[in-house]
Amino acid sequence: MTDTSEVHELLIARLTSRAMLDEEDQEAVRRLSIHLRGYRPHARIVREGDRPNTCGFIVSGFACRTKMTATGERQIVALLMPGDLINLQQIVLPRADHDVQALTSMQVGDIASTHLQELAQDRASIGRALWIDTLIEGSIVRELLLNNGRRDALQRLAHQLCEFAHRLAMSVGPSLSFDLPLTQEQLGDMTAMTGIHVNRTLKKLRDLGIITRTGRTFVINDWQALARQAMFTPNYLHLDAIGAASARAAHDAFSGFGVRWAPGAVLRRTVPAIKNDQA
Amino acid sequence: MTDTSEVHELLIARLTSRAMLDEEDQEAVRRLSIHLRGYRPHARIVREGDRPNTCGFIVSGFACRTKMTATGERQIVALLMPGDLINLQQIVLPRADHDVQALTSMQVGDIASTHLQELAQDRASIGRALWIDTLIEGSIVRELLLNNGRRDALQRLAHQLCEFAHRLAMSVGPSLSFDLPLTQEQLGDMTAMTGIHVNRTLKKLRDLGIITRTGRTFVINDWQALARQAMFTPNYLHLDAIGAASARAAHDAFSGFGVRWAPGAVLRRTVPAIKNDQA
DNA sequence: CGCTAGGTTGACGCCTTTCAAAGGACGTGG
DNA sequence: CCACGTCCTTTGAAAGGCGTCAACCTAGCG
Repeated sequence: MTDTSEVHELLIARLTSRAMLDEEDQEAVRRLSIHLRGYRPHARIVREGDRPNTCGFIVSGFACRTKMTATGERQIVALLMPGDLINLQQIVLPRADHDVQALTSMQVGDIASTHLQELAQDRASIGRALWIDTLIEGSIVRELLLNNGRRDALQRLAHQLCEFAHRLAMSVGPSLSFDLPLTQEQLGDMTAMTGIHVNRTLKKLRDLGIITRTGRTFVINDWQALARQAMFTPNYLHLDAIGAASARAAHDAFSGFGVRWAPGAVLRRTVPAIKNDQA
Repeated sequence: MTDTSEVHELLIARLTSRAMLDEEDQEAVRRLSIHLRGYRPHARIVREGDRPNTCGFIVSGFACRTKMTATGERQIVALLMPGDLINLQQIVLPRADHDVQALTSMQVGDIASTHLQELAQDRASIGRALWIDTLIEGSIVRELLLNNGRRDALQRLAHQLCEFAHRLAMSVGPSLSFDLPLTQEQLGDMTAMTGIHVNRTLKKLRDLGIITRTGRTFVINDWQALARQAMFTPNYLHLDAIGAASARAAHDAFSGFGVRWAPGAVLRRTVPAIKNDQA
């Protein structure tokens, strides 16, 4: 097996960004046996119904979680990037309930589920870090549900771009220029619209001068305008929950890119549909 | 404080439906201090940004998790029913990232987060049960994302009704007749449509003879037809992961209500947008 | 017995999809 | 080095599902 010491450090960095790990915890992680594996674009890493006995940790490249209706309509329910854990939930759940597919060439570190499970149980901080990681991913899915259900095409795309920039800031470093590893059709599968409409909507963002795009490289010309369009607030990413200051610093960079829109400024419904009585 | 022994048994029943608990585990649960609390309809049990130090367990009544955009558009991201844990995630995450609101009158058992956390850590089976519970809820959210994003109004509502019947089967017992504790507008907030369109779509289901409705009481006249409309498969509910046979039996009842549609029968796209190469 | 929340229905309009076709970008093979 | 295929992007025109606006009805309740 190849040397995976760098992979171990990446994993430790990820875990410490979720919860504080002491020296002993980190040593325990280093003792994990990690098997490096490569995937090509479009490879199915996990298939619905699978019972994998390893848990994948993304070293490089991008993947997505997808679900399909019986008629073949696809929905991307999560985007996975370097540092993300692919099928942590199979530590306790027997079967995968969705597919995971590579979007780009990838390097994935496979860890035996049993080992990870023992580690999580023996070392409370590590278990806590994994737990937090799961919960934050859950929060991101709920935000996607809100985004797709209650915002129009322009806002949806703008919101996804904001989220993408924020999450990339954690794994790669903050930047207003990045490669989006999704085709327009896949972006549509994520935002619940057709690829064609994604195209038209991106053009609108371009015409507004908010973004520039050459191929799959996006440049955010006006972060403030983009965040305003999306009415983006990163609360749901739980940045304040993060143990290590490093990750938080990456996010704070975006505040520097421009003052955010004033949260709560506009409220269309005066009376909430679900009212606000006290218990 | 009132006697909560029944509440303890409800909680134990829930946990054993997620993972096997031995006698010692169950005794440990019984030693938990649970404080019963009542809520009226529309009460906000958790508010986004809150830092609650207790975890709520629903004894009776219904609630929902909601998120809102800055313009006041609401999305219900989860429906909570008796047996569900309200804010388990605040055991490890400091802040709530969404609201929880009572839909009906409710009785909620409050458990100190620290106690629950210690219990989960000291007794592996209980931690496992809680973990599984979280993951199944996550799976349900992903299915809702697929449902809202990739199915039309009729399918969406049919699918929600199927899911509702299945989940009620676990907590209350299987039945083709039940009360839906949601107004049509709230049903719309869940399925990402307007209340008005929910009304029209329910009428269509009624005209098709699939359901009958008097007030908020639904009767499924033809389970098979409803499941076919929705193309419903309950895999995502992870019934096979459930430790206790009792819960599974409740679900099997639905098979008796009629043969399900043949899964995978219809496939519109011959070539998946994300192709199927091997690694 | 009036008030309020919720259900029902119609007309109209728009955002998004569908259908269709053509134009790049890139790799492969001749 | 160019032809050619594949995948992706781009754009137009037409159709349709769902939202919006508006009115009326019903039931429960103080």
